[in-house]
Amino acid sequence: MENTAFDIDFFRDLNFIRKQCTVCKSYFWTSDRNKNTCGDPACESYSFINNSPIYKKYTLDEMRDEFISFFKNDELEHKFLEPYPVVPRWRNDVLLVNASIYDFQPQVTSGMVPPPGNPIVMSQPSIRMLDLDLVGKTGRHLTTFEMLCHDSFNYENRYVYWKDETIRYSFRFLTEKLKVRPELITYKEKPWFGGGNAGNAVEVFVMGLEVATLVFMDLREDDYGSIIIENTKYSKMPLEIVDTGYGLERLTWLSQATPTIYESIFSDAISFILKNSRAQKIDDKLLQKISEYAAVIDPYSEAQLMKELKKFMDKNNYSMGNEFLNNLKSIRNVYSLADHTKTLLLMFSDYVIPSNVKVGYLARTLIRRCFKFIDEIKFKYDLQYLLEYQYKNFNRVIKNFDVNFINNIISIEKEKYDTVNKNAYNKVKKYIKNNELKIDDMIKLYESDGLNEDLISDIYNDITGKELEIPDNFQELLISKHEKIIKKNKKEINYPDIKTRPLYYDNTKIKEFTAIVLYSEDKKIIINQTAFYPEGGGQPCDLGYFIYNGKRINVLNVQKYNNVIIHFLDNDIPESARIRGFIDYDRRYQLMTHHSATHLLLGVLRKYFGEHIWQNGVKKDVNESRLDITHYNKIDLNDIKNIERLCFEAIQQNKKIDVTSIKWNDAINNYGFRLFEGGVPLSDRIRVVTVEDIDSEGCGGTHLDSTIHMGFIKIIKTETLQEGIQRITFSAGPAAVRYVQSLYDIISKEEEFMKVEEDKLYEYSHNLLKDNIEIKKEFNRILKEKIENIINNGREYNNINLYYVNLNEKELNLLIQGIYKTDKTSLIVNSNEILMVGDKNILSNTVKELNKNIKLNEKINNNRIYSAVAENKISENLIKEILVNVKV
RNA sequence: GGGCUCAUAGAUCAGCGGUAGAUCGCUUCCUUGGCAUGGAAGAGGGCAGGGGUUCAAAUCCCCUUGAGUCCA
Repeated sequence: MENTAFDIDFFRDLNFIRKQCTVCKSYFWTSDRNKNTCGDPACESYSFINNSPIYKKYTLDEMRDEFISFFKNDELEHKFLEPYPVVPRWRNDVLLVNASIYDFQPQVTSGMVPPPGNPIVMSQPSIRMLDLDLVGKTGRHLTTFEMLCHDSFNYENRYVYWKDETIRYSFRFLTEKLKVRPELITYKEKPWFGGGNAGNAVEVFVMGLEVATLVFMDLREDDYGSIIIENTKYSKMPLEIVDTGYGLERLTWLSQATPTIYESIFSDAISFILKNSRAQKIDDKLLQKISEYAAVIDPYSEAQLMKELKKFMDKNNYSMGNEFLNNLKSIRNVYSLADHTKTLLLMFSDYVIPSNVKVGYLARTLIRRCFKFIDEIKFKYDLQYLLEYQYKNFNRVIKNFDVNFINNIISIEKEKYDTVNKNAYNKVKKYIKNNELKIDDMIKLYESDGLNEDLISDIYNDITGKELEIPDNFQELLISKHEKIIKKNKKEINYPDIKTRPLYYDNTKIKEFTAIVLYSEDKKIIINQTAFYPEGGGQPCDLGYFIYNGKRINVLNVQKYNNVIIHFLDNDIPESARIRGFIDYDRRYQLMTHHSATHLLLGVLRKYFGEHIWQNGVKKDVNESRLDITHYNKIDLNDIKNIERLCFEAIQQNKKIDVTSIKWNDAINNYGFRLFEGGVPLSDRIRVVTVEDIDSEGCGGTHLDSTIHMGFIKIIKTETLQEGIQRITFSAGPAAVRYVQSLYDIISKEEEFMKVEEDKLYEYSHNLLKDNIEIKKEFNRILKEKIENIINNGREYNNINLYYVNLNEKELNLLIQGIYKTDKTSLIVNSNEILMVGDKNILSNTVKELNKNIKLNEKINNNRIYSAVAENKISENLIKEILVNVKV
């Protein structure tokens, strides 16, 4: 046996042999002695279409049940888990769940939190947007798929199962349950790495179709590691994880053996859309060829696919005319619609709000594509209706269908989409010069105005009657414009790992305490216990002071680095000193009030607007606090009043605020992923703060005992932070009183100054401004009249108009502007200032002549205007004399 | 998180240093038995807000606010 990671009993028992692929040179395992290729479609293409290796046709639901029941059964005893949401609220490094292992990163994979079962089986809906524009074209690409998995987590003291069992189970599932003949199954060796981990893996192929990847993760990135893969150093990790991923849709396709994957999983939606639109199917034989060719062409190239297809069509008496091309385009649209709507349903199930950033942008991209497809195939119904139709097909996977939310979102998006298209014509026209549209301008239209290439080219054709040449590398040009992000290296601060006992949790009312200094360096100390709350969860740290040796030493800042709490001081305290600490309790009380008020407000907002309200960010401070929430509309004055009233009612009801510490998995089971709204702690227990009947959240902050102590909540300001995110600035308790008082001060001053009652203030100032505008207008009108009068009465000397005037700055400018219109060289004498406008030659000659007679201090001398100041007033007669002598 | 656009009459936009413009819509009148149409006249402007540069800023520069859009 050669050096291989897969020298396992299973392969020996079943007479599998290791061979090298004649095409790609990689190693694979097979029981078919005659097999020479690795199973990858790039090396051998599909052979299952119209020729299923599975004994019966499965639907998605049936295949999922078959898989789960196989692993759940008494013999294999995997714990079944419900799928996680597609929006991973338990982590903030990724936008969407991409694979089932995402559910367990990083808490479980790091070994900190035990898995919710071991081994486990589940089906995790996953969204991959990377190959979005291949959906519908290749016959196999999807934006959503369900990843079936059976995973095990092997600890140093607890072995569950590893390579042999995993491969054996996969083989047994395929052969016992789906009755696939053993010689059709190929295991291809392929090392796997990603997300900071790595390990050996095999891809499982059946007749050219990859149906699963079995990953044996036992390495983690480590700068000091000795194992090197692709220039990255790894070391063994204590936890060994079996991470499998079977494509539910792939397996279903394999069983139905339809020309494309879409017919096996979206057959109902496809026929519904076809029936109610102008889209046309194309011949099954051709669809099959497209899937087979596309499987081999890697990376995908439309040109190459069409070349191969043309060859086939020519040979078999098909005509690749316009009708065929149109039908091909329309059926691709139908497939994409079926696919995109399912993905959207999953996103909406988790209340993703379309926007211009992050996951919202992905949703918007899908929605806009859907609108475009619907237009192109003239689908009779709208997107909302199609979503509802699809929901009926997938209600076992889509947990939540909030009609109200979806209708609101889609109609807002439709409006925006229509506006973009409506304005597109003018935007494109603007950039067309001499019937040409430059590439740079096309890129600008795409990036700044959101117009896609097709739309630009259609409009170009409309305006110029010519075809627009879009370079093949247009998409590349777009990408190349973006710079690569440079990773910032965070400064690692190393403090000794000394745990400080937090006193602020045991008793939120503690104001003073004694402690021993365990570590001291450069005005920074670590102590054995503290009542100072370190900054965290959007709550600023406590301030106050220590008494050491009778001296007062102020606390400037308190920070937490992992488990270490550092106090920053304005003076040194030596190690092993006994000190007494005092916290600024007024400040702390206000912060606690704002922290509890934030939880209350969030709960009320959710009740008022709907379940799509999630916390997006938060910052508490002494005078005011702010809460950012996910919401698709602006919050108006009426909303503000209602929200304040609802908050006030809840405050008056004296709701208890409780804090409990719960194990990670229990917490998720009891409260769901809402817990992580305020951030995700990397620990095995979660501190849950509950405002009775209103809100439960994982939170490390300090809180009031009851809502009644908040007094009241006053919203100060609402604004759109970014699309889909609204910021609410508010205050509560003493700060709210101060805020209302400051408003009262402003109004009182206004009242006194304006000499009107407060209820007349608006009307009064409104009228004042209106009058002011009227007066300004009237003033300008009179001024213009005056200037016009002057211009009409100018006297001409030697072809130069002379205006001998006495005007202020504004009038003078109006006069100059008036003169420009007369197009006549003119000289203005305004007291001791001379201004000239007009013909350049006459101007310079006049200046020469002027300088001979008057001592002038030149101010401006440019192409348009000359200006100078004399020491004394210039007499009209002198000027007349000078002008007569000017050479013109 | 980063980049790029945009903000002028009720709507769509032009103007891009030198008195604020067009088209549609609106009001009134004429044409008609009435409407559509056609003709004439008219009303409607804090050029998003705040700084700066300039003799002069809707126009150039900076900041703020609001909107759109692309990418991660």
